Amino acid sequence: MEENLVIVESPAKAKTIEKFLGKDYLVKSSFGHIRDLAKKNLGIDINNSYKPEYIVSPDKKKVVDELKKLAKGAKVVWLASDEDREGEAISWHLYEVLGLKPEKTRRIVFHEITKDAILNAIKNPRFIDINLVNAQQARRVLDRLVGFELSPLLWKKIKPSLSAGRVQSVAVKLIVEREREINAFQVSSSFRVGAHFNIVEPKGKVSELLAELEKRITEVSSAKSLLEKLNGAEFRVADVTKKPGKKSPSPPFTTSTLQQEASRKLGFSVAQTMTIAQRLYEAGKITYMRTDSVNLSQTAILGSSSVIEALYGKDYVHTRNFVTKSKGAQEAHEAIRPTFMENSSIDGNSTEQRLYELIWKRTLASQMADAILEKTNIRVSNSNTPEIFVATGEVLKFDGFLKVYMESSDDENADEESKGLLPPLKVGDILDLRKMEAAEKFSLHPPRYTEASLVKKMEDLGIGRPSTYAPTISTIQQREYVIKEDRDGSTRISRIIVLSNKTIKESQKEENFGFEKSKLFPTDIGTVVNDFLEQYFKEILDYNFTATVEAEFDQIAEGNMIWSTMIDKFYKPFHLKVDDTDKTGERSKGERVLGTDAVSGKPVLVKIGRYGPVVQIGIATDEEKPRFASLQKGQSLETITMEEAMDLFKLPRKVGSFEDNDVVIGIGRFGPYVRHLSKFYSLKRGVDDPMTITLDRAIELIEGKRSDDKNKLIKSFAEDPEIQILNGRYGPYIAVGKSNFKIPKSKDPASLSYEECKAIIKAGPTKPSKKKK
DNA sequence: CAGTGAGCGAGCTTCCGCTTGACTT
Repeated sequence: MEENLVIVESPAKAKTIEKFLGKDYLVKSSFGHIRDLAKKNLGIDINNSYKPEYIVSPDKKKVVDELKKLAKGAKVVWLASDEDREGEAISWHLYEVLGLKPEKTRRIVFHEITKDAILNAIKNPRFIDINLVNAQQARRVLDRLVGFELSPLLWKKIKPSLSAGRVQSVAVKLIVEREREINAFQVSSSFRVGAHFNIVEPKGKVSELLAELEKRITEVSSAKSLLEKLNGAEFRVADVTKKPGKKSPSPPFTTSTLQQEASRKLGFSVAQTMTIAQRLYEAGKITYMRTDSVNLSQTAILGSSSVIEALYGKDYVHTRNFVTKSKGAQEAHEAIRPTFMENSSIDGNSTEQRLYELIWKRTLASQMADAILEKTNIRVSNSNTPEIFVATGEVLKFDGFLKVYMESSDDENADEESKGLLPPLKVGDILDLRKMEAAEKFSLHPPRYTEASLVKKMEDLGIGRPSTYAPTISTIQQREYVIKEDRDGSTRISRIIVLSNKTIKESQKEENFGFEKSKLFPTDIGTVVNDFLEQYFKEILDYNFTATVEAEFDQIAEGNMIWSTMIDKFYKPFHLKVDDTDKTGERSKGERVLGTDAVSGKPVLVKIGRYGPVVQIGIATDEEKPRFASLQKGQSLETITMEEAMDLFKLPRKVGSFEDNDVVIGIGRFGPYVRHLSKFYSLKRGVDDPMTITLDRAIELIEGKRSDDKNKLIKSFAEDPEIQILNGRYGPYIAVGKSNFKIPKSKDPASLSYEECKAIIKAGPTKPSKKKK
């Protein structure tokens, strides 16, 4: 029996620490929290100072039993959970549940998993900080009260199974408000005028200088008249300035910045990033992936600088200590970094390798020298007007950290002027105008959130924690408050005026805009829930609510406030409001009247119906049933027009008949379709319009699908008609009834024999072909 | 899997933060 039992939160951490501590220490993990508030009722005794009722979670029973046994036999139990509010509470729960005695219990903490840090922690034990534990209990109880009182209200007033909470409801609000800003956005346009000059350098090299008119012009007429005035003007370099500049590397990754960069650079969802990072962590490749700290251990800094020196030389080394500045950071861990800086790459699948390399580069770059730039500014005047054209250039004098890593920007519309080296010009040089172009540019609405940019925003507001960013993003999508999807853009006309060869020509260009890729959109139910909460519980949705209660949790942690008093102050008025809303609040359906149907004279309205958002003509009475039509993907209660609503009643429509059967066009769950003989054929996205499609085109789609289906069958067998080799979306596969089997890459699908197929079926795992919901 | 659109009303849903598997695709 070991003398010492050390308990940490994560099993991977336990494994590492055990190596540092040697044979007298047994290191075990609690796998996070071991107990939580009971789920039935509130799990809180409201009338008894909010006394929490804690229950060991069913999936933790085994761990707790084992720890109990080990603790009994140990001389000293070392509680080594993280040094933050939650970690302190975990230690306290362990202390309580394991029935530990104060004299044989030590509380230790460390912020980095290095031998020195651990040994130092063992030398400096303390006892559990009950104030910090109480701050956690207050946090836990508050979240339960908010979540478990608001959610049932939503079930009653909107629809069952909905949820609300301090964190998720604010995340939804951000999306809803952004969408409204976008809807209210007024597009404006202005003309940017660019002058292209031919430059012949002293050695005969020919290049071009692009200079832009300093101001923007709003009217076409003014743009045109400016070009007319400048026709034949003499252009002259009025000023050349050079300014030094520098760029510094970003700090190493935290959970939030890793999620953002993995999304921008690798296209990963936040959940995907966390799953991959977890695997890297468990394999000992990186440090802990749920952190809000940008701090690096001394070991990591030294490791980085020796790698940098070996790869790029001493000039590239510039070690730094970054300071965490995000709101509410608790800094129990290091930044996310490679365990061994000398490994620039690792074994593993391609996503693991790419994420690792991203982390390696970011960490390395954070300890590298600034990049040194020289910015050049050339101002060009002209003989006919006082207008000034400006060219800017940027030359990298020393690349520094840029050799390794450049952070990406969320702003996809950022001007990608490739600022390079400008030709050598001096004041007074006369320039030869090749062409001048005034192009109409449109203003851009605020960008929709991606999963990752929403995480960034939440972190900025201090809402949520590294361990909850990904789950929260999933929850609001699971509740269908928010949907992540692509949306088609549209086209608009941009006007262009060109001056070349002394003549001015006007033309137009069609440009695409508004295409969205993997963006978060509010659903109608999300919007209705948000508006309901905003109406009755404004203070909870306030962006500062978390910050305000966090300040009070800090007071509790400092011992300056009693936690139950803090909760009582919040709960009394909150609960009254819940009761009041329950009694007097109306059912919320997001109803909106669009107008009156010209044919029947009945009112036309939209609302959330039993199966989702609908348009309704007429009001239900005893004699009469209203007509209904579901809203389509991309339409919303808030923005649908009367005309669009009425169009929904035009489908499904018969366009004619084919092979003596009706051909019907409609819109279903998977988009617009042609129906013929109870079979469905999808319309081509972006090509066919269900309102205008002709019979001929519909027949073409039917026949196209029929021939595709014929090609789908690669081979069938006389021995067993159930078994078929088919061509699917992901390549050839074997189908047996409803189960599918993968064909090994080494085999040629077309030449598989019946016996070989049988073998594959026998070996392969049977998967049910589709999950039914 | 693509027609539905009510209220006799069982029993259930739900929060945030710590962790990792056991499950599918």
